[in-house]
Amino acid sequence: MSRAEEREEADCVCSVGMKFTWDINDPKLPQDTKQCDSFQEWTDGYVRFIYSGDDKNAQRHLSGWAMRNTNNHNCQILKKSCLGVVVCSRGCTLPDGSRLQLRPAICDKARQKQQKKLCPSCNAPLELLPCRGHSGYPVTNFWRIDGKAIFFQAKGVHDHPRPESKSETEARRSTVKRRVSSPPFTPKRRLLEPQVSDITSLQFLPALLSCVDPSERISFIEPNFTQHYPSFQSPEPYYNHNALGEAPPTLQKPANPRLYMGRPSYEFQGYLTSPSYPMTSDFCDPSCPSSSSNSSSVLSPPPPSSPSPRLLQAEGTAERPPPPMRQPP
DNA sequence: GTCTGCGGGCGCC
DNA sequence: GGCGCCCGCAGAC
Repeated sequence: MSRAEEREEADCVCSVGMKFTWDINDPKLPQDTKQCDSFQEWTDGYVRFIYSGDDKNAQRHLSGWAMRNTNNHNCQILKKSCLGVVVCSRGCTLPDGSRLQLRPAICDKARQKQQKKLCPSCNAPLELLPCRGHSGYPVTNFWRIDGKAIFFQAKGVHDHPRPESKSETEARRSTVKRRVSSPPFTPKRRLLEPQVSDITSLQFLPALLSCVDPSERISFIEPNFTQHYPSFQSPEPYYNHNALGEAPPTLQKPANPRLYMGRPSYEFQGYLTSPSYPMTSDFCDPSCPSSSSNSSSVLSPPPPSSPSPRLLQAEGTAERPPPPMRQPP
């Protein structure tokens, strides 16, 4: 058995979807799925999941990544492609040492509007860092409802930092909206007495505050702050490729020689070591494939012995021509 | 205003 | 034909 096969077999233990051999395009999908995977918000790599048809998140085709609908001319399969992440074009560092990583707006108009804004930290223009994790193209997610199960398949490894999750974006929006619509209160008292129950969350406040306009920051600190931002209570590592996914097949056998070139203008290490996404040792536990309600158990950094494609790029081992450059809008 | 899903259409391979 | 992508539309929030 080859190493790739051994690894794939080991990975298969981690999710119900990976226990079966299927592809989203298969005419017939596995039917005898007694078990289902718990919903994974931050899927990454070439992974498959089978969710319960009752799973609300799966029904809504949710993802932590900013995924936009892509027409694949197949009404049976919903296809979504990753928009990447919005970062500061200057790559500045926020007061807490982290980097600005905003969630790109899904709507094209809203995204263009978003990109016209300036970095709240250094006033440099914001820049959309596109995803090119799937053979030079954006990572794609496929959703398909079949029987009582919802089949999910992801293709590609995100080659950019995680954006703010959807729930975080919505929470921030609602907070801002609430402040605008509600009567004024005593901002000084709020700032001085944040009343955050989990004091460890305070370390993320500078980064969060810098993501909003100064005029919006006052209301950002709330007593229920950690409820709005659960992921900040248990920060997950950004870099967790292939915790349970297959090894990207195109890495061993690139379909396109233009692929897998790192972005020279970005220092990945800065993202990898960002305090917002500290590395953990919370690897996938093969003994509990689908019982975990915490997605971070699946989204773990790869073991040191198996550097990910991105790390290989960062180490300069990828001697590949640059990916196809897309025309700016 | 924004998100989401859908579908037409185009270009590339 | 498959795929990626752009665009517009409609419904929902």
